[in-house]
Amino acid sequence: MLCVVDVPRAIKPVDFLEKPRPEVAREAVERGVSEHRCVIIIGACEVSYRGRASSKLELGERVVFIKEDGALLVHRPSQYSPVNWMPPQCLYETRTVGNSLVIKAVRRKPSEAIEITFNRIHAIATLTLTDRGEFSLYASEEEMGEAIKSDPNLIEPDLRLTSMEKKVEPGFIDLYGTDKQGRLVVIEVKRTTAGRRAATQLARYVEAIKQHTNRKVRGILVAPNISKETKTLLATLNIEFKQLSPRRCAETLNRKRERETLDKYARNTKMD
Amino acid sequence: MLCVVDVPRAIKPVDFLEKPRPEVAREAVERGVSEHRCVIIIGACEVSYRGRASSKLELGERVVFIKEDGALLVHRPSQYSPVNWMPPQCLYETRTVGNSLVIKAVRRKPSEAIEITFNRIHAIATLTLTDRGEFSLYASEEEMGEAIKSDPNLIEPDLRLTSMEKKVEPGFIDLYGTDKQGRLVVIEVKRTTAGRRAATQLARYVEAIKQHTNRKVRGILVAPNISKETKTLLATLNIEFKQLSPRRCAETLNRKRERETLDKYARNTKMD
DNA sequence: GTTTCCATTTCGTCA
DNA sequence: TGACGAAGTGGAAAC
Repeated sequence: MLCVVDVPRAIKPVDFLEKPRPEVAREAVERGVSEHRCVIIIGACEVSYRGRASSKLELGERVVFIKEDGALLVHRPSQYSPVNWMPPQCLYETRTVGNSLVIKAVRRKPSEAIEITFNRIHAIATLTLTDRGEFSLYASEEEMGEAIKSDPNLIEPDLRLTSMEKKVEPGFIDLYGTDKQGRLVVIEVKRTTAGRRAATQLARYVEAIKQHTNRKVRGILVAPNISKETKTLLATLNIEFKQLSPRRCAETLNRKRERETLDKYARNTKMD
Repeated sequence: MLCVVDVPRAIKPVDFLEKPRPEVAREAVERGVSEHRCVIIIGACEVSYRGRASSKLELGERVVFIKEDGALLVHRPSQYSPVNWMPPQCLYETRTVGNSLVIKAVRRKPSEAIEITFNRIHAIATLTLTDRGEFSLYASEEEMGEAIKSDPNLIEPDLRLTSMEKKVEPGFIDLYGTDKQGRLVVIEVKRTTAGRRAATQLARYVEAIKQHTNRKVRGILVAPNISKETKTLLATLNIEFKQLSPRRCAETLNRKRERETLDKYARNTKMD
């Protein structure tokens, strides 16, 4: 029987070299890259790039960051953007020329190459980073519902929503309203790609509403996108689809909150 | 008499802290930021952002890079783009909570804020970088001159240039030649928007040439573009403007170099 | 794969 | 300072 134990890793998370000689630096970079570790080089360098464009960066002190996947960033001491870079999956080649370390990275399709020449290296850090953390951007499903309620134009013009907030099924936020032509509108929101489940759920709900009214009832499925099969299903069920991303909703909410803050401030100053 | 000596700077280019305790780390970040130095923090952190959008990044090991101007980057071990960031000019606030270091950065207009919580810090590097190197995308001023010499059609048809390369003023490359109608042509090249200086400089040069010849002399200012006031000045000085971008020049040079490489290859294979 | 469109776009230039 | 457009745009989704 195989026994798996949690062995502490032999490699330190951060290996730091201060003022390494060129050959030592070269070896550190070469090893770091081949072992798919992150390598950060701090020093004075020149950079030339040739590929989708051409560029030349004169001598200066910068931070060069090579990532596990081969992505490369050359950062100056200021500004958000790297002055030079290479996308992930590029190939590396290092050499020393006199007292300098030369790092060359190339990529095919599109063909491009960068060459960085360090004539002085302050430090090199080689990192072993473990990052499995999930990154979630923008709004939750609930926040999407809030955003639509606060600005129904996200769905269509002249739509008026009544805040009912009744949940038909856990995890789905439903909105009711009336459109420009006075038809009832039932909306179901999904934060990710809408699947069959969401479509049939909404269809059942539309049918239920129709039992209690003589007015026309529209069903609108709102989601950042939709699978092809669900799309055909929607056509069969006579339900509409409205594309809307959590990001867009978050923007709307943020604007709304900003307005509210401003209003509050205005009221407060007025009261003084 | 004042005596200037080359004093080694008191601040080391790289200050490195390995596994600093939270309070030590906090102080290092606080000082680095207030002294407008670059600060790189390597460790395990969570990140939340609220502003133009909202986001949440779960625990994981990352590199956080704060630049001299306050720009902040949170980089995961892979990918080109930072997972979170803040633009330059944002304000910082640090604190320790239990064994964690919290870094908060805020900005107005648009209102946004990021909060990074490190529950483990592998290392902090504080950097003092000097970077005055010029970055030129596409062709340099000199290369623009080369491109024009190799293909005068970039300026106008039937222009013939004699390679004189005499510099009138540092940073300006001048080209001389003869146009279709036998007039002398004096060209001044600027890599960026042409200003008043370039115009008057060229005008003086044209006048100087006129002293030594009976032929008509044209002055052409070559630049990617020109300010409105400089344009009116050019009219007064009777100098022409030819729009030409470093990009176009770089493309011309690249094609030329490609041709040369192909020719060389053709010759070599022929000799085999 | 290629194309299209969005972005916490960033970054410059100009009015 | 705000508006407009380009970018070695990058990145995701659609086709």
